[in-house]
Amino acid sequence: MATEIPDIVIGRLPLYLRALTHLAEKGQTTTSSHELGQRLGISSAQIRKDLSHFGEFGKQGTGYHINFLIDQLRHILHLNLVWSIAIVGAGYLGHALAHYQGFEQRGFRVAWVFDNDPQRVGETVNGVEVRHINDMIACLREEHVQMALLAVPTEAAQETADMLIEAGITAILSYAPINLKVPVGVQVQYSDPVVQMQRMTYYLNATAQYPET
Amino acid sequence: MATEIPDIVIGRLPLYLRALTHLAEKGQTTTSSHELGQRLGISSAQIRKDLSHFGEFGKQGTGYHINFLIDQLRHILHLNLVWSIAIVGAGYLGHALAHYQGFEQRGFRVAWVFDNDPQRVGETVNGVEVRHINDMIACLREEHVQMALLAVPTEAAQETADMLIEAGITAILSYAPINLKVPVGVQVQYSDPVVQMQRMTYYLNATAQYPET
DNA sequence: CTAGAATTGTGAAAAGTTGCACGAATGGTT
DNA sequence: AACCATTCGTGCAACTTTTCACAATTCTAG
Ligand SMILES: NC(=O)c1ccc[n+]([C@@H]2O[C@H](COP(=O)([O-])OP(=O)(O)OC[C@H]3O[C@@H](n4cnc5c(N)ncnc54)[C@H](O)[C@@H]3O)[C@@H](O)[C@H]2O)c1
Ligand SMILES: NC(=O)c1ccc[n+]([C@@H]2O[C@H](COP(=O)([O-])OP(=O)(O)OC[C@H]3O[C@@H](n4cnc5c(N)ncnc54)[C@H](O)[C@@H]3O)[C@@H](O)[C@H]2O)c1
Repeated sequence: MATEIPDIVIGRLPLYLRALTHLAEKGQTTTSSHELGQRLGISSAQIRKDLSHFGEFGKQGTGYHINFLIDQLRHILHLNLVWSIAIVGAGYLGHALAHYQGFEQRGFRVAWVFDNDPQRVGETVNGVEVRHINDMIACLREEHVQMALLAVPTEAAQETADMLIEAGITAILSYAPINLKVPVGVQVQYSDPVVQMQRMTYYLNATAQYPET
Repeated sequence: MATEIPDIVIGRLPLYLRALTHLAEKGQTTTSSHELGQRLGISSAQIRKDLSHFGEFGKQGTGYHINFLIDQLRHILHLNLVWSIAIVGAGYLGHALAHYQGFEQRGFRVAWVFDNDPQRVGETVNGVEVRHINDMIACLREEHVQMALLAVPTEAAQETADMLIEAGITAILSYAPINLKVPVGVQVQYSDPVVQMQRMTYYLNATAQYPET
């Protein structure tokens, strides 16, 4: 039970948390592994087994108390505090991210926005002033910021990631469609819509779109 | 070899394609499973085994001819045509997506943008006119559009997905942080930055951010 | 032409993940 | 109190995915 917990299990916890929060908002107070599994398209056994890595949170016959389980998951995922994050690149995507309303309730706060375009620097995005990229390392170091969202053009992604690492960042969510080289100890997650779309076209029928050809 | 190919293998092909395209743009003409694996953080054996599901694309001693392999992957993933896609929701995220420059070169074309806000309808986003959501089903049906990006508020996501399905859409990339209920045969991919961020906080040190507390 | 280095494709082994099925506990109902 | 319907946590079996390791092939260079 105290052994290393598989990454794949950790990866599902935020989904459980999201679904539980949704149920709580609807006023529900308890749920079962079966109900949760149905909503998520995951087997109930898997949910029970995943949770059992961390303790015994449920009650036979009853299931799980939603608020209690939410608290436990928040604690496990280190979401019992609010993480300050930086957004790098204040273009279309950077603006969208800075305006995203989902961060606050889920454990994150956009504390910094950086760009290298003098036109953009000084502008305020959703209450946060855009700072120049040259100040980035100093700002993030001082505040011990650990996580950044990378939304700069592809060509600038690697060098910007290098700067982030120099600034002490250890978790990056990158939107640039390239694989970053980072030292061990730095986590990277990627978000590339085209990769997800291309995963789906494999299963689509290519002739349906142009029926006459 | 003609058996069902695992989803997990299909999921890696777009990453191979992306890395190969990157190499091709740098002027390189051949590569090896080893080099590709290094860049992607994947073992060379895995790359060879994945590709071997579809044929023998390499040459012993030499490796893979990049352009040839790109062609093969495009063909496998049905990217030898351009897929017309619809964006639903022309808010911050919808705008960012509509302006994304990575679609054209990688097999997709933003053909439609829909919103329900009369203020937004009629506006032009990156050359595409925003249409009213009430026209959506008719438009998409007529043009046999198969894929949509869903960027409406969370509360509207399920009903909008239902409309998309009624319109004949069979592949959805949803940015709303909820699990959609869809009939079998409809593919859904999700993109929720917070889920990815919460995956990373598990491994972060919660005391580092506020060293004095 | 030959030797040696590089690299593929793949069967078999190892490692990792999921699903099954059941004892044990709980709460509601008669 | 006895019974029944639920539901958890978990050992074990089944399945999936990754890695290993090697014969076969190709290219280069002497
Ligand atoms: N727009 C989307 O929906 C979308 C979707 C997926 C991925 N992406 C990726 O996200 C990234 C940004 O996309 P975008 O549409 O916002 O582009 P954009 O051009 O609108 O924005 C990029 C911003 O980064 C700034 N910038 C450029 N170089 C910089 C540097 N060295 N340091 C700091 N800032 C710098 C620019 O001034 C600009 O404001 C790109 O890599 C793109 O491929 C975008
Ligand atoms: N902004 C981000 O970076 C971001 C990131 C991840 C996820 N998301 C999610 O993406 C979605 C959109 O986010 P956003 O920031 O663009 O929000 P937004 O409010 O800026 O945009 C939403 C748009 O959808 C339109 N809309 C509302 N109801 C509609 C309906 N029934 N049919 C059609 N259009 C409708 C609105 O008029 C608006 O233009 C949300 O679910 C959000 O949680 C946003």
